[in-house]
Amino acid sequence: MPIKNTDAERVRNVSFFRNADDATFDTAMNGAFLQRFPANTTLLMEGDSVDFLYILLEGSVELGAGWKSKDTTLAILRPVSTFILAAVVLESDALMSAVTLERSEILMVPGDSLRRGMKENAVFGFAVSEELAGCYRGLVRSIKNHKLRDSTERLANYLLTQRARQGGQDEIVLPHEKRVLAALLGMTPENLSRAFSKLSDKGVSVDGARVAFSNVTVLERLARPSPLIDNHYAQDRNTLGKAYTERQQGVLDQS
Amino acid sequence: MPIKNTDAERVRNVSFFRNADDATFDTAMNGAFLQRFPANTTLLMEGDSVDFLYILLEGSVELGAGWKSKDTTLAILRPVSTFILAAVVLESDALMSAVTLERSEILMVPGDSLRRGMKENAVFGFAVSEELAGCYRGLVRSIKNHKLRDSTERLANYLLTQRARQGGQDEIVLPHEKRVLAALLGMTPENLSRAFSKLSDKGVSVDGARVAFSNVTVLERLARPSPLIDNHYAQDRNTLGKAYTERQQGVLDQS
DNA sequence: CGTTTAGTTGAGCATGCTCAACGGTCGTGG
DNA sequence: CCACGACCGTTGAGCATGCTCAACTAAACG
Repeated sequence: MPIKNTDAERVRNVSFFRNADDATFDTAMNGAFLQRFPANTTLLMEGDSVDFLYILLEGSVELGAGWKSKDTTLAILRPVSTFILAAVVLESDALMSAVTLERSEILMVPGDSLRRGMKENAVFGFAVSEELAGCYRGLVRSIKNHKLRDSTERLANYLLTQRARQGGQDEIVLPHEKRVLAALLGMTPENLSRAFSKLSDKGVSVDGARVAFSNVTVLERLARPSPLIDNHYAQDRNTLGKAYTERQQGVLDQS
Repeated sequence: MPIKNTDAERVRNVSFFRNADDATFDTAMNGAFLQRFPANTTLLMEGDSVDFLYILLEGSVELGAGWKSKDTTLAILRPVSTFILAAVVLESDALMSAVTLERSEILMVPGDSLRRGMKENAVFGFAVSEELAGCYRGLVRSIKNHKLRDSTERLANYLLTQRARQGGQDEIVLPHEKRVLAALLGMTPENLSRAFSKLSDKGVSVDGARVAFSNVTVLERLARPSPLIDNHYAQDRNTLGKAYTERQQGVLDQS
């Protein structure tokens, strides 16, 4: 599928393409194409060689990994997010698998083109470095979240982050199925249920995908959100932390 | 302390400086200086603003993080490693604290200089991107290691990695105190002890810092090392995965 | 109207942590 | 030179967080 003008416009407004000049944009996007995938499509398996940078424009994608018959979710991505950028820069194999969770629309940019753009234009290359650095810091936040907090604390902070992002009202709508949310928070669906019940003490009530807060103060006392762990602007949109370097927070669209 | 020629030589042979031309090297290193720190010196606390890129030339450094009176180790670095590169690129605050474990020698490169070098020379900027991408992938490996393996499996794989790096003999010397090793592997010292005992079944015997293997095959059957998790060339030197992008494996010095 | 799937709840279990005690080693000071 | 103290490492007992397995409900879909 060729790239329509409207799509090109969307991509330009994204991430490291935003400030690129036209010539560099053309170089980096040379050979890029847009593709739609149904739900539950494997885009990439661990160990596959990576020829394209993926940019998720619609839908959602799970990044995961396995070993010895175990599997784990590393991130859930929502538009607009790039993924496997690091493998593209290093021309190496994927360390994570990528599977669509819903019907998704993905822009595929040839790795060669991206690397050429980076090597020809230092300003563009720097913007990619910023994106990579943002990904890195997102991973660090994710590790801290998992190593320093128990499952209830992770859920509480997730809810507060969602609340902030959905406008600070006293009711939010969970953007994922609960099973997906459980994977995102690093627990089983059973334990997510139990974590929600524990939070009923703190004024959290759940009805399907709707979550209401009757006492945010006491919830915050449990959650103790920290700017060194939680990224209230970009966290969930891309739990790997990718999506938008930290200085580009303001322009996020809604998850 | 000014930079001696011998030190400059060491730095040039490192990481993204290796292929930089002289002019770019001078730009990126402008204002850099070498500093020695005693053991247990805090170089950086979480939340501090980051003005320098740190390059560890001698000694060792622990990167950690805390929340609500809990603390955790994120990585142990050994020479030659850069750290907090991502924060430097984004001009943002540190997400991890850094503390010397031994007397250490560290090159401090002003962030301004590094960023200027990146923006003026695309090839240099690309090399920094490669370094960042290597860091990112190291973190991904680390997360997979922790989420997919239990503590005994992590130890078994650590031992096999050390063995490979120390020449494949049937005896190795642990490069860290056991308490440090425990932190590195994400467990308590008590559980490291127990993990070692569990591995005596698999032909692993310990005497102080010396570890001997009498049956590597059966140990490997338990450990199941994977190139998608373990980096037999760079892993321990820098558990955050940083240290040398994956294409620069061959030139690692010994840990 | 049956079947499937998401979610919840309970019981039991496992991995890993805390706390405490103990042994060995090393360095210091009497 | 020996005695003491500090610290590393080990071992045991008990506990907590989170997982597995199973049963059950409710809603969605044919």
